[in-house]
Amino acid sequence: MPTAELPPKTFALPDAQERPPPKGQQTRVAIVQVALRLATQVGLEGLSIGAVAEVVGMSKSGVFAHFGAREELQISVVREYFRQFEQEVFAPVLALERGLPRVQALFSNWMDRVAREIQSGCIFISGAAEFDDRPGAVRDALVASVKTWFAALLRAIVQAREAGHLRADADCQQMAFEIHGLILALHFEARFLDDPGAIDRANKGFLHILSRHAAAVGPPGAAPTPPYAG
Amino acid sequence: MPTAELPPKTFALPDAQERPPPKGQQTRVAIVQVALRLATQVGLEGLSIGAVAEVVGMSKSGVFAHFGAREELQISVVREYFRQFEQEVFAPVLALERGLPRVQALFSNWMDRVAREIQSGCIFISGAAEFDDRPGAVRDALVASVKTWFAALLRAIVQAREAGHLRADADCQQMAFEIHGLILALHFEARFLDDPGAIDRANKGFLHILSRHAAAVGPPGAAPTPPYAG
DNA sequence: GGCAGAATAGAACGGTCGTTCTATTATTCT
DNA sequence: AGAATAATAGAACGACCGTTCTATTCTGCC
Repeated sequence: MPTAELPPKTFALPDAQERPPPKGQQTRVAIVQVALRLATQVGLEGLSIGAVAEVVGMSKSGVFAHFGAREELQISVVREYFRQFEQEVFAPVLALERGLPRVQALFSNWMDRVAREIQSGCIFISGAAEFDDRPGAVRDALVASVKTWFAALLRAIVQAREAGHLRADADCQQMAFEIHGLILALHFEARFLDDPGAIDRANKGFLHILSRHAAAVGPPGAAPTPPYAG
Repeated sequence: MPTAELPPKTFALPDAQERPPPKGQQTRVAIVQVALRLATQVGLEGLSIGAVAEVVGMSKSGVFAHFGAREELQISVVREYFRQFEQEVFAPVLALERGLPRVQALFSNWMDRVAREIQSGCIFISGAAEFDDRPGAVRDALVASVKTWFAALLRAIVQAREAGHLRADADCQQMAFEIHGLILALHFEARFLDDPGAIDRANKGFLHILSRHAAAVGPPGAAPTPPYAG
């Protein structure tokens, strides 16, 4: 099962028939959607119930009642962000064959998302900075999401090695680490330093990583063309 | 008297005789020192005058009077952080010869500092996440500091190429970008995900970058031994 | 030593925050 | 339709925030 175990299906209780969801859950989803958008701008810590309420057109206490605590709203935002991330970056690559194609698609999708987030902001990155020193349920939710995603990335790389697309002695954790660094540097230099050239450098860096670990000659099995050439 | 002991003569105005600095500047320096320590834990946005005042043993208004605005305190913290960073990471390498030795020492010093900051936190990284979407004087101070440091790093790399220690076609900006990514990934995975193996991976990644760009054969001038071997 | 001015304390203001409580309205189920 | 229940509004509380104002204490200079 490539689908990693993630925070359980956010909503959609098991007893859900085809009956429309009750009003409460509808507005709850709308609130989380708004809160997610706000959190990408001001961070999870900067997220305030009053601001969310104003955007959704409700009273503060009305919004509050859906979560019981601000922390629960923050956690819901983290889970929703992870859900969108998974759906956009990870889910599509399952249609591709295992090995390098999946790894490349994973990186490409990740790049596309981060490039878009140069405007909006990434909750995993800002959240890591905000909560790296602050224990609690929000940090736990963030760590769990990020670890799940990293495990999926690592698994795809390992599969590429097993498929003979990478050197047999390739250090997959090292590759994942360096790829992660490229994404972080892209986010930092493009979003904070406003350097548009960072996108090209991240792509170029990925090719460097691939070319170092790609199988030098055709693997024993079916050998695709060197993928880092195009 | 709440004046704490600190590195003497931090600023040392040009007209400064050997007369001791006035009381005001002494406590001001002590305040910034405390504020810096706090900011590495709670971030520049989380920095509050009341918390600083309590630690230094002063009243809120007493602290406030030294800066006139919280923003000025934040900027002072950024500048002090940059000063320490420069002194610890950059200044020592000037004693070394230009070229790869400087680049390696720069990275080594940077790594040492970030490794120590796994416990305390890095203001450049957390500040970038906090202020990447918030214009203002604090962001300007952060950007100026980071750009200054990056320019110094890039200069060292270019000098290494000019000295023949790197391939003539080495893309120095690309190298700086990838090195930055390693540092960011280290900070992220060690501090947020609590993965101690990240230090080794960052060092290994640096060797990868060097080995890709290092001059393949002895340079025309004096050719040192391949520096990435040790 | 005494005086001008800097340094600091303390109280207070207006603001925002998360949260609680109560009352009212809307929805859902029989 | 009507009863049971969920959803929401509104006001209020206490805490903390940055900032201002005024009064007091201390420092540096003659």
